[in-house]
Amino acid sequence: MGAMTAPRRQARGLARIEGILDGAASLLGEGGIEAVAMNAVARRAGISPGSLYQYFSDREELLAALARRYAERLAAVAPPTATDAVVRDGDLTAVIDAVLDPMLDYTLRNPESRALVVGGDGGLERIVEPVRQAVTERLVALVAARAPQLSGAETRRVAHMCDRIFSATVPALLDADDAERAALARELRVVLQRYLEPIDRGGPGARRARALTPSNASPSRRRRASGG
Amino acid sequence: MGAMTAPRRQARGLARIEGILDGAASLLGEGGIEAVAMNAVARRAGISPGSLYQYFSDREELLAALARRYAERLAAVAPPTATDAVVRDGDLTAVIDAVLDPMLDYTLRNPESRALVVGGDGGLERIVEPVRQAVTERLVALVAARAPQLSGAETRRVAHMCDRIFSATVPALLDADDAERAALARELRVVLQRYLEPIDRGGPGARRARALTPSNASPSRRRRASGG
DNA sequence: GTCGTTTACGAGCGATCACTCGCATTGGGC
DNA sequence: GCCCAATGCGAGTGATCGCTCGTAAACGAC
Repeated sequence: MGAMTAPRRQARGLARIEGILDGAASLLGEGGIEAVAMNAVARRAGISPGSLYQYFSDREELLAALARRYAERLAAVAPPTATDAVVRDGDLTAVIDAVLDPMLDYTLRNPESRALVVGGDGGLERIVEPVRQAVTERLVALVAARAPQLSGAETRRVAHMCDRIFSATVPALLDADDAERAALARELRVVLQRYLEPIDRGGPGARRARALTPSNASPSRRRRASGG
Repeated sequence: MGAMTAPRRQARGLARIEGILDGAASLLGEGGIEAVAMNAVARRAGISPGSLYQYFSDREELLAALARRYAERLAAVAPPTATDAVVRDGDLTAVIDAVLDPMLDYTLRNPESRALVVGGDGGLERIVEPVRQAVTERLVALVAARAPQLSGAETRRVAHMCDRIFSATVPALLDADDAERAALARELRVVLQRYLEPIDRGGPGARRARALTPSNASPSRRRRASGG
């Protein structure tokens, strides 16, 4: 690995990098990974194809940098960590909202989320790993804080499951119109709420059994007051 | 459109088609959609590249046929329909098992599931649609049978959610070793159970509150709303 | 048998795409 | 002002890949 010392970037170069990643991100959001062709990225960023390789040694590295930047920004907007007040003292609904709201907001504002969050097939899997890991690590810490009775493996499993559930709903959310999107987001909260409630705070009713008012539970609907 | 009448296939030709799809499926399972190159499929099937186009007009059609065959086989092994006894009379756990077991079995036996079930990005999305639709339609019927109190839109949403939760766990299941795989499958059941229990049979305790014994709740806590 | 259709071949065409190379320009440190 | 690294260009290269085409054998119906 003769990785020569990275060149000392000038301000201009750093700005270029951002521009390149911006172009790549928009292409990724518009046409999936296949649309992220090097020439297309260069054109979108307003530079020459050759200049791309001034900053990224190959396509893989560009995509990796794109995923890294996405993961960092996502982590930056999803504030609650295990030491936050909400996580320590809030009830489950509050914690779920505190985690989910910023993530949904960021995810839905960035069309490239479809490719970077769901990953799936197409060579994206390896690239998407940093994103998934960043999210999962945060969730592991959160689950550990709220459900300390779980073993390490169980904690990881629960966190992973939550991550998967979230990721799986992202494409549907991106495709839906505003009304359906809100309904889906609510449904996502219901899934997580019902899944986590029995293990939260060491078990059901450990503190106080909060009335769980599902959006679709009983025939006598209309009882829902708190939304997103 | 100028769709010329399909040629009258001889037995040999039909066998070839299966062989081609087998080759494509194995390639898809091994290296994702990028590995499903026409020349590679031909080599894997032991025929000439030109012969592929005797049966499929282009790559897209081959992939579509592959997805269609996968969806049909998946539907064939997942027996319970809305009219089945389990769905009519069984408790929720039994229904979940009856639906999930064959699907998991089929999915885990076929490595191409990773590409065909999760879909995601990479041009697979359009191709994967028949698979997703086939599964979702079945689930909609099932949810409608067990939760008739839901509106059409709610039913679809719940079914879609279940489908997504299932699909999202598939890659993790495929990657895991046997022990972790069993644990994940159990966790998947827990998620679905807790999600669906409040709406099953028209609501919680509508018939009789079934004891829910989660795999990861705190050891001494088995209490649940059994007083009904 | 005869004839038209189906099956089969495989070299090669055209297009795409990641990446290179030679060279010109700019900017910062001294 | 000098110098070297950083920045910038864009036509071109090699490889890959989907697909075609001319040809020929195998098959089925009569």
